[in-house]
Amino acid sequence: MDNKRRSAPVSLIQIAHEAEVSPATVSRAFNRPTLVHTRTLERIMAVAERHGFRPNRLGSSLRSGSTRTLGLVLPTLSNPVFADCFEGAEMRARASGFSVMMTVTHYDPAQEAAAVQRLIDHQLDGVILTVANPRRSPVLKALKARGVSYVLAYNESDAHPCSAVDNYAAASDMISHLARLGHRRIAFISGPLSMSDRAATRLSGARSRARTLGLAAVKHHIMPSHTQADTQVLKQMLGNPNPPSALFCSNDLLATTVIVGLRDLGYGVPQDISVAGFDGMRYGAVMSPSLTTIEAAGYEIGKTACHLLLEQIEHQPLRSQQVPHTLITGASAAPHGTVLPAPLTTCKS
Amino acid sequence: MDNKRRSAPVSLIQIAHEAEVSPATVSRAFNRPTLVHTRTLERIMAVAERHGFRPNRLGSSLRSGSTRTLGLVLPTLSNPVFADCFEGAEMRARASGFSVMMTVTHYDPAQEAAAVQRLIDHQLDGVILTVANPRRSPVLKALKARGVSYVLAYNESDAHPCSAVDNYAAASDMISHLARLGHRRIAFISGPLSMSDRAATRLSGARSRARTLGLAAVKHHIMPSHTQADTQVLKQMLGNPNPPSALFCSNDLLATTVIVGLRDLGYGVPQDISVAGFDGMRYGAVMSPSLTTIEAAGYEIGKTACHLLLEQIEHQPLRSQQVPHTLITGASAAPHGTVLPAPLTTCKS
DNA sequence: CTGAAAGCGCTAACAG
DNA sequence: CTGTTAGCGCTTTCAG
Repeated sequence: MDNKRRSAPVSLIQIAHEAEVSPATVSRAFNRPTLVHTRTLERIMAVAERHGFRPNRLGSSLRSGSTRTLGLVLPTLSNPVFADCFEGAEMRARASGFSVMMTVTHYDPAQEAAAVQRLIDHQLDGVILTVANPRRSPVLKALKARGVSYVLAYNESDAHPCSAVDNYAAASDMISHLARLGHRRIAFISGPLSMSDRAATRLSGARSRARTLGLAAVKHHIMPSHTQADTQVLKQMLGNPNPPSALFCSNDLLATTVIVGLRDLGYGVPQDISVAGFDGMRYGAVMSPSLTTIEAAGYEIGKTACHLLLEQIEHQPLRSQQVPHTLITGASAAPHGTVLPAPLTTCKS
Repeated sequence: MDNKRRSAPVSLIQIAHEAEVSPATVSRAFNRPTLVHTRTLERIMAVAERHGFRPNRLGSSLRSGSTRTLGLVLPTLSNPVFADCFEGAEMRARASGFSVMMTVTHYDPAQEAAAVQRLIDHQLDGVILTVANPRRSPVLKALKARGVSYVLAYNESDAHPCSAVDNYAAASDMISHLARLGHRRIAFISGPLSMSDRAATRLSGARSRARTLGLAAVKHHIMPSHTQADTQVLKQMLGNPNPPSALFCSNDLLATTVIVGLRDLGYGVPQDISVAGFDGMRYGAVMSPSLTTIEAAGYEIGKTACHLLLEQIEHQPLRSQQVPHTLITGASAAPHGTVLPAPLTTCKS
């Protein structure tokens, strides 16, 4: 019995009137139906249904002080790991009756600030966010000042609740893997570290492990963007006296474009140079060569972050949770068998 | 001068008090500052800043009847074209001061209905959605009954405002391309058509063009999911007397998994069998073989849909807008040179 | 240019 | 189990 006609919006008061009860009782009927006598409940629901009535959440939010809506602030959805993160978080939120307001920042702290301000204005009950760097982030201060619950996703921090992988350990694992393949000269590639503390931590982990294993010091090459390789930077890197035999990229999206860039320059991957990524985005497996990477399940990170946030909202103690990572052995990183990398024709014509 | 201390939330009334003006004037100061004397404005803003005051949107939304928030309902963000669509829509929304509440349905009409109900309850000003099928969709009826503005994204319809590509024409273009490569036996692969009218339209376009060109009738093979190929279905298809030499998949994600599935079965792409997709997701270009597909820019679709929706909200007349498509010639579809497809060793060991 | 008053739709005390 | 009362924070007439 859905009424098709564009009916004027009905209010709870009118339902109360028509069902011959007080507004409070109608409110109870919808929020804590067990407190209402069955016969009364049926009467109210019948009237409500007839009018297609549903409580206006603005009214209830204003009065109760809770919107039952969470905010999600991520760098970009172009990176599929963040898209997965959304799905994990939204699924968890929905399971508890929460909705999600979402926005992207393109790794820009100014946009982070604007985004969080917008979410605060909407009186959201909590926020999940990935920031460029949680240390003295004005954004987190603002959230705290307002008393809005929040959980970091992807960022690691001991000062704030967060859900992330152990970036340091994961990067170390990758270096060990590359070393096992015989690589002794490994370079790290990322965007500007000021835009991503994850990249910075991964670099530290890589350097430390390289030192431990007695490899050459890991050089850091910086691309203008975190998601797109710059051919000039690659060219210059490979023109150096002792070029690396393996490249460890701070994320899979970047690794993918690095591989394309290398091919354009005439280097075959992995025969001339090995490439590894970080994130475990699903396309890595279907690429050719398949990507050697660290799997850090975005869905899990999002789901966990949301779970931690909901705990906070229910006034349970703040806590963080680490999400496990796995090394994915693909074909983009091969044993350092042959000679030094040099421009050659690539395999595919 | 941000105040770090967890200050009790300040209301407009308190600001009014402290600035020695009426609440109405503070409201004007924030909403139509030109109506307020400069000196008064300064005084108000000074007080507001000192307290870190920002108007509570719940109050204003309740009173004004507008939340300045849009809903976005998409099948899944795993498909990068939908992720792009979000970015396009959110960018456009933000440019007009709107926020976006987002949810995914996994192609399930029941979830579509629940999602839209949730958004209606939140009193959103409008909704952008992709539904399984807009014809007699109860979801669109509900929106209309409530007087909530909406625009379809990806779905084509003459009964509803929408932003989409011309799926029929685009699919026809792909068939022409495959025919030009010498293929005369082409199969169409998709998930259940009841979950996606786009797939249905693409199939019609493909069949029609095949007929026009005198090719063999296009057979339709149905996978359980729109995003994941089933090896059994592929095996059975290729076991038939006259197997196809080219497969046209209803989307790129599916095409990708079809290629993987074919490889697992021992068929090389494109040497044994050609594969084409639809969507133009960015990973298609970096895959190997690169994907032959129809580019239908998700970002544009999202941006346009949002633009149309905002027009509606400003009471301009409803309208739809088609987004152009382009054929991307990749390496996954090759000339139908050699013999019939048969299990062989693939190129890569 | 500014103020007073009313109320958007709902829920939380508190009574009964 | 149900009703009464008050008001969440804001905007919007309508007067001045």
